[in-house]
Amino acid sequence: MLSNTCKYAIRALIYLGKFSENGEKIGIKKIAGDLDIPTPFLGKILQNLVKQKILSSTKGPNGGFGLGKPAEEISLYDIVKTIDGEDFFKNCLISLEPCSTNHANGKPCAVHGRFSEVRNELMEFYSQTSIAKIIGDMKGHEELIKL
Amino acid sequence: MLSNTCKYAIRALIYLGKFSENGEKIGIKKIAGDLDIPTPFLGKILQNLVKQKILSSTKGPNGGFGLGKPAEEISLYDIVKTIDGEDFFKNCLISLEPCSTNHANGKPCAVHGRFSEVRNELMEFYSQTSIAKIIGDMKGHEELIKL
DNA sequence: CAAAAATAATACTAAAAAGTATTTATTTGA
DNA sequence: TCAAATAAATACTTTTTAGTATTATTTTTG
Repeated sequence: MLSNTCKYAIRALIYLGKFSENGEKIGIKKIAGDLDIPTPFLGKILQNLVKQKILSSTKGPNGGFGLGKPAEEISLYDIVKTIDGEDFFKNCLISLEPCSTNHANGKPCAVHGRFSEVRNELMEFYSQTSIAKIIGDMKGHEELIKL
Repeated sequence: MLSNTCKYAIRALIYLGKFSENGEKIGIKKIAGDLDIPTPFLGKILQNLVKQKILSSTKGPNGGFGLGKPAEEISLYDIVKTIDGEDFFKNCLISLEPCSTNHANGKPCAVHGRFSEVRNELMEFYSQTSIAKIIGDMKGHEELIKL
């Protein structure tokens, strides 16, 4: 499962993709208030995303946060990789150590084969799902969908 | 991702399914040593599984742990549910609160629809994969597979 | 029946994740 | 140019997860 930090990040990115039109910034208090996330905690998270160029930010009056690149180019995979690390996708299901696919370097675990199909679908889901697609899904059902 | 506790539990169950023939018990020191898990920590975990009747145990000399039911009847789903809780499967991907499927009671989140397919496959995987099947997969490749 | 071998139970410590508080730096606009 | 508004940085606290240590209980066997 995703960490709280990561969930907050994804929701903030969807929010920004949806409400920050052409480069205009939204202040962290508004974002945190609307999404019901502790403000300073969200601050820390977004600062991290700014460093990774996924977000951009400006200080001072009328400052705030906005997407750092087109919403089409931000996938859930990018976000999870940045926050929870690539291990989230690569870790072995039942062991603390990584699990190799082939027997040459290291052994796979006992469920490696069975799990790999689902893992591939997961990877597919995370890398194919962009902020833009998510926002597209919401079009027309805004008030029916939880943010 | 599964908790360490849960990973340890799964590996111990595979181990017991594989090495404890017809009801004979294996001591916790041997299990923990072979699987490289801290002994007292594994003890706590296995005691929990005994309470849930997934394992059985006997004290005293020649005592130890063994499966509490046929390996065919123990699925990964059962184990994860017992250790990490059913929330592991039901939780919303991007929110801390649960996420309803229909709009009648509560709103689904913005990725609910897209994620539900993968989630179903995950559920399928966890509930269809039994300890018996995993052991079956290992047959003939024991020394090539990590436990 | 006593001693030894094992699990069971309980209480404690350490590390990581989540969250809070405070201070600093930057930008804008009056 | 100064004050206000904002993000950035840093340090701290709380909660949860992971792991350790100790003691009690049960069972077998000499």
